[in-house]
Amino acid sequence: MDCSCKPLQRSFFLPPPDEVAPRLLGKILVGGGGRGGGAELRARIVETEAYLGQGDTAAHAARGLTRRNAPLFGAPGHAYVYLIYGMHFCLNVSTCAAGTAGGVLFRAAAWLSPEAGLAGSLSGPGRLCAGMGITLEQNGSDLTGRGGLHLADDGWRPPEIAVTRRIGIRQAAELPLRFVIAGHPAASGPRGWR
DNA sequence: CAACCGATCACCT
DNA sequence: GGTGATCGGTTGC
Repeated sequence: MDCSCKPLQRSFFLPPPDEVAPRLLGKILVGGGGRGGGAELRARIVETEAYLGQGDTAAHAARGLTRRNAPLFGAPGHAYVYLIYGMHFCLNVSTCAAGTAGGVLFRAAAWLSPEAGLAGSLSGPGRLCAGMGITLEQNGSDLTGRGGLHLADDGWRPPEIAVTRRIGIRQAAELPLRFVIAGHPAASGPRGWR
């Protein structure tokens, strides 16, 4: 394609989540079509949330390392996918150096290219994963690669970024760790939080 | 080993 | 605005 897109390198994901999360806005999420299979899916990230490690009781990593949340403690730039409420998948990318937990949840994206409308919206973590075909299969995979699921930068920058509380959590709900491209129609959450 | 609950969404009232 | 669907991880017995 016309890819002036560069994959994000590992150093991009080294800072803490609250620093990486806003920087991910406007970047491109590229979904592998699957082995030998479908077209490459591309969407621009419009909404993210930061989940810290120790001290952030809303984070899966808050209670220490487990088999499930291991990717959050691993090397930066890797996928952490989990199943929520038995039906929805959520995609995170790990940040911070190996040994330190941190992650950024992808909450919403906007289709680039022809998939728009056909596969439904990508507004909301569950729909984002459904639309991009993300399942537990991608859990732990390296998002800085060029093949399969990865992240890229085409130089586009969001005009304005809004910061709010995180959505859908009870613990530590007051922290301003949700980042959204201001006024973007593909953002999720309550009106007035865009 | 069993019970509980969650970083959600769609549909109902 | 409220709740059911549905299941893996964590916790407690």
